[in-house]
Amino acid sequence: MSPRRILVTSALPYANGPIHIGHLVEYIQTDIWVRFQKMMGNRCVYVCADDTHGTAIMIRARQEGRSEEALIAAMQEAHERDFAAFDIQFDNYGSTHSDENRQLCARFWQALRQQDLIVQRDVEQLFDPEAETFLADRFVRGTCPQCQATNQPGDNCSKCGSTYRPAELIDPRSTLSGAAPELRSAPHLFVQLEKLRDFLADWVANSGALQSETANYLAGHFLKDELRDWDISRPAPYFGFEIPDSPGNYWYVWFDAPIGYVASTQQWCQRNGESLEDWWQSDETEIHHFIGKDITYFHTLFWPGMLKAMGWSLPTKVHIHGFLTVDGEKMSKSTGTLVTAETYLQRLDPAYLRYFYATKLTPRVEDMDLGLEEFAEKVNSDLVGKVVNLASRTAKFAGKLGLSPEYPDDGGLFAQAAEAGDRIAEAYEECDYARAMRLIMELADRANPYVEHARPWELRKDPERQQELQDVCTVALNLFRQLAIYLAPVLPRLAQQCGELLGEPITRWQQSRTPLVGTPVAPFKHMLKRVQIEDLQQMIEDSKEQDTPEESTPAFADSDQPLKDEPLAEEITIDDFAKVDLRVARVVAAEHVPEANKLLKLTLSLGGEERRQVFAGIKAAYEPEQLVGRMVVMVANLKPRKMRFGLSEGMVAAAGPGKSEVFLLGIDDGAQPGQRVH
RNA sequence: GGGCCAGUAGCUCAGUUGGUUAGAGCAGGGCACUCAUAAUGCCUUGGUCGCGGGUUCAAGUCCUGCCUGGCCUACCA
Repeated sequence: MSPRRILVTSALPYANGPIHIGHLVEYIQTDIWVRFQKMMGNRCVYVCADDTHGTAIMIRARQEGRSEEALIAAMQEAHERDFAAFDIQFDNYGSTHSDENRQLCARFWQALRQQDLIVQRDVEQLFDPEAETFLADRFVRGTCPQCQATNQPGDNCSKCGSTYRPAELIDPRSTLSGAAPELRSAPHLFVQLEKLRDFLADWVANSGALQSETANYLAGHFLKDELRDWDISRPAPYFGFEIPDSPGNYWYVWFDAPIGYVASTQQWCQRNGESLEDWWQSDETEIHHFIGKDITYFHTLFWPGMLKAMGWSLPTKVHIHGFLTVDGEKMSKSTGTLVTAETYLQRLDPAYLRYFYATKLTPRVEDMDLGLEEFAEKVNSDLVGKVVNLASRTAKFAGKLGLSPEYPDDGGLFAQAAEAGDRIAEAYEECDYARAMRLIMELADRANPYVEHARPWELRKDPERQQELQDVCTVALNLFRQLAIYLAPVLPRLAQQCGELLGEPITRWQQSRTPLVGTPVAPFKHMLKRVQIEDLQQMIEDSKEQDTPEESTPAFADSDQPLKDEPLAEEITIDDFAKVDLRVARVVAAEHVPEANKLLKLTLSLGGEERRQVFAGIKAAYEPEQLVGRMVVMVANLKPRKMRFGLSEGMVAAAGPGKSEVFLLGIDDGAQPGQRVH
């Protein structure tokens, strides 16, 4: 069979944050598949890129006081570093902010124009006059027009569940500046997807590119009704590519992101003297996308539509996976389960995660749970106890002797395992890594009893039986090598170590068919440490601390100094306390007071139109910019006091001795401006 | 509300086109071994296969109703 030509992609990580263990499900899943294909002798190219455009990047760059280019460059470096650390091996890792991508976007655009798929329409959208930008739904909050709940997001109400457009919100506020947004109209460009309905419906149902559940889902949700036009442009300012024939408008980030797959391929082609046509316009090439279920419709409707308009190859298969949970819960910062790649690597070996994910991954769109105990058990029993143990219990006996010149009788173990290679390969091919791992562990379960019964530790004491000893080690080490070959897509480092131990690198699946004989055996080196459950727990703790970097109180050995400095006040009744009306407030504006040494002028919102101007003595501890948008607790019924700089209509609650050591009271997520503190 | 998927030993799961006393790994118990990263081997305790009907000579496996959980999505595919 001639080698297949396969192009593989993973979804492009957004340049707005670091890689975490949830992202890694996909990159590990894809990398395993790619490594497997390469071992099978297929031509397989794995491309990816950073997804760099959009409002979120623009805003963040602005907040951090640097250019978008500087932000995405730093993020890309971090992403690539994390991927490399997890042995995720791209053939090319590009960026959507590249010349190649800009040019390809123009080509796709031209094709869509030529097919008469683009139409222009005015869209009314909220505009932040202070930040001078149009606001995506999630950057607007206000009062729900249905139930009057305050501080609701721009698209739907979390209280009553009703949906609306951001412009319908009562008293909308920009979360960027706190300013009241204005409704502005601007022309937008749309792709008329409905014109491609026949093609899409057929592709979804009959191409074989989609799992059946996904095909059903699309048929039921999107293809049931008329396909809505896809708003594909954004007016300036926007970080992205300006549309050549529509000055002042930019391609929406989801237009140029999938084209980034092509741009990344092109970079690879240029470097390797290949032609892009061979990879994107050839029936000889398979195209496999690996994505998460959250971006299903971009890859199963819009993207095939775009490719169709270009007349290019359609995806051979879109592999969709579910989300990651940790100990049965959604990942979250507060519980420390949102673990970044970096935090993981401080304590744990990437091989653990690769193997654990492999034992859990199936071709279905199912969520996957990472149970901490299960994680440790699987890694320790399977990899250390069964697989690596085979080598570590025999390699040093074989060190002096090397492997036997001919492969000895092993009761058929090697032949059986060689035969199992086909079934294991099939499981990898189908992305059923869970099955592949089970099959491999079955082999490992047969190998250890062999060693047990052969008793090499007794043989080595008898000079007459050195030949037998060598034979036993030859069998054990060859069985180990077979396992290392089968696990190589998942555990490339183990494969490499095995290659070093036995003097022949592992590169091809076929190597599992023939035992190694007559070669020297290198001194055994530790291959994989056991996982300590404490390391996992510590990793979770580390992830929590990232959330509140100031708080590092491992033993809670707090000083008694603050109480000495300011002893407790005399007892009061609850009625006394009730006189103080503490309220949650949002800082909607903050500015320096030029004449004042210690004061900042804050504008606090109590929800609705209620605003208070408060002067707070926190200048040395806080910059005005970092306060805007955050929640504070204020004394709302304090008698207003006239100050030199104006009227102060309350007090912001804060702790600390003063100067730069002032700490504002915050409040947990969910609280709303105007709520009283009881 | 609708759709999809799942519900098999304490835990994670296998169970092929329905066919003899339902399996594995881990965990638990006992014994053995000491080469190995408190690793390994042997033996062993655990299951009314979510519940109730039905089809069949025969159902964990097919049909149906219900219950529970997860995901998706909303006023009905």
